[in-house]
Amino acid sequence: MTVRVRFAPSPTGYMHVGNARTALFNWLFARKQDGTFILRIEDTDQQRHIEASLKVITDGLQWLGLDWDEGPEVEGDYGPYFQSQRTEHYFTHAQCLITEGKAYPCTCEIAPQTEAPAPCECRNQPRDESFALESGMAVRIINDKRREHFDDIVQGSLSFDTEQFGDFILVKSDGTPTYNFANVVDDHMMGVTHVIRGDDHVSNTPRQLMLYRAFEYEPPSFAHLPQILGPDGARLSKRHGAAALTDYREMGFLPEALVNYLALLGWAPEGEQEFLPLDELVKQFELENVRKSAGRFDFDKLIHLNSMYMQQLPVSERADLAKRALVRGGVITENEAANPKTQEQITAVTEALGNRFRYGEQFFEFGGHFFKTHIEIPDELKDHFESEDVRSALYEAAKRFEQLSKWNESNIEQVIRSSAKDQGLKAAPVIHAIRVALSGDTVGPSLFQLVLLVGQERTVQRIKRALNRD
RNA sequence: GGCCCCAUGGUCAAGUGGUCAAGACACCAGCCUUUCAAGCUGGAGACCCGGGUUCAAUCCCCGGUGGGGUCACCA
Repeated sequence: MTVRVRFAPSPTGYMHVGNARTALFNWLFARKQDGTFILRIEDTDQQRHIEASLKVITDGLQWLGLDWDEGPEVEGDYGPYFQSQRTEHYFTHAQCLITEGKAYPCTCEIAPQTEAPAPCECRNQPRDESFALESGMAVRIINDKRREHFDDIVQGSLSFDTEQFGDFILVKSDGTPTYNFANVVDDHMMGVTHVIRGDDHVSNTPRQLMLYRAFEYEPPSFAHLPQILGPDGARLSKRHGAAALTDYREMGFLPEALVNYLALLGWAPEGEQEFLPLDELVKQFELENVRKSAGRFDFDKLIHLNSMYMQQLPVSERADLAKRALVRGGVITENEAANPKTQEQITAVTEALGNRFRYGEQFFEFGGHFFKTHIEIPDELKDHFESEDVRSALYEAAKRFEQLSKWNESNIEQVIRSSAKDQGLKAAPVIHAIRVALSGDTVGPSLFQLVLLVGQERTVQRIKRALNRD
């Protein structure tokens, strides 16, 4: 039997990274098993902004490089792939359970939030084959109170008492199916063989098992993935370290790196190599090797992986990331970004930065000052300009820079070294001072490159300003 | 609170009834260097607690503690 899995998000308008990882694991499993990856939209409830919300999902998957074999846009033989378009199926399934005496229509008011909705009078009304479900009637299961047991691929053997669920609702009185009901109907009709989802669904599983039993359907295998927690152990959210997939995109992370990182969170390869691009993940992925316990999101490790992927990228693509960060951070405008001279400058700085530039947003840290008209020198760095010798050397260097006819790295180096030497100084203190004067920072690329990129005019100007300022 | 689940360094994460308990990120030191990063070398750092079972438990069993999930006419 060929494997069929599905990713079934509800269109809420954003995609949580936890959901992204669920999609990833489904996808990896499907590709590894040479199976089918289905995208199904669970939109029984929210009808608003469905189109925009759908786009968030499809864009997210595409960005990560996860293609789906069946679902919106590609279609397939088991459609439609929107639950909102499958109401007839839910209806007939509900009808069928009622006539078989496994469920019943109910018009009672059930007090919200009562535990285990208790059976009501409606349960005992006889229905024959001619019974027709009407609107205004909710449908509830006849819970025969048993123990449901299943072997979860990652969580192991699990067992529940079904009494706690009561005669839970299958179809709401407005005619829409509840999550558990729609899920079972769809998963069965779509031939889903493995349900891989977040472990917040484990307690839904026994309810679904009850339904499979009622329908006399063979249930699929289940694999419940552990949660992703924020860096502090709290639930991953905006406040606790960026929850939305788009946040990571905007921070300038590469999808390849995020995918690699996410795969490593909750799963480990057999070998020691952790740099695993998508195709390598497909080869190595095993559901059986997924951990049971939740893991915390570690930004440092993501950044590290991102840096590794960055280093494989041509400068042009890294420069592009840099450009987006600059625009997003308001350092330059869209218009300026489109200017070929600016582009050139960004590329040159990107190149000079080399592997210091580890993810998009970090470009500010090391590269921002190249694009600002004024730079601030923090007070704690001003002691670089205290020594009279250094001041003289800087002054001299500025003068020589001004007169330099050819602005290239070796001339720049020569100016700096000779200015220092003429003052009886080693090059280092002068170099450090110039770095601070030009960038307001003590770290960055090779100083001679830095000077080169800052440019003749601005270099002279910034050195003079630094000397006057304190 | 009921039900279900989980527990190896700061984080991710291998692993075993007898091991010097892998590896990665982060951290610290040295080398390199004009700084930083990278690279190389070295270092510190873990089996939640208490009972059993056993010649021997990080590993098996029970209890505790801690953490998480879930308890809807949401998905």
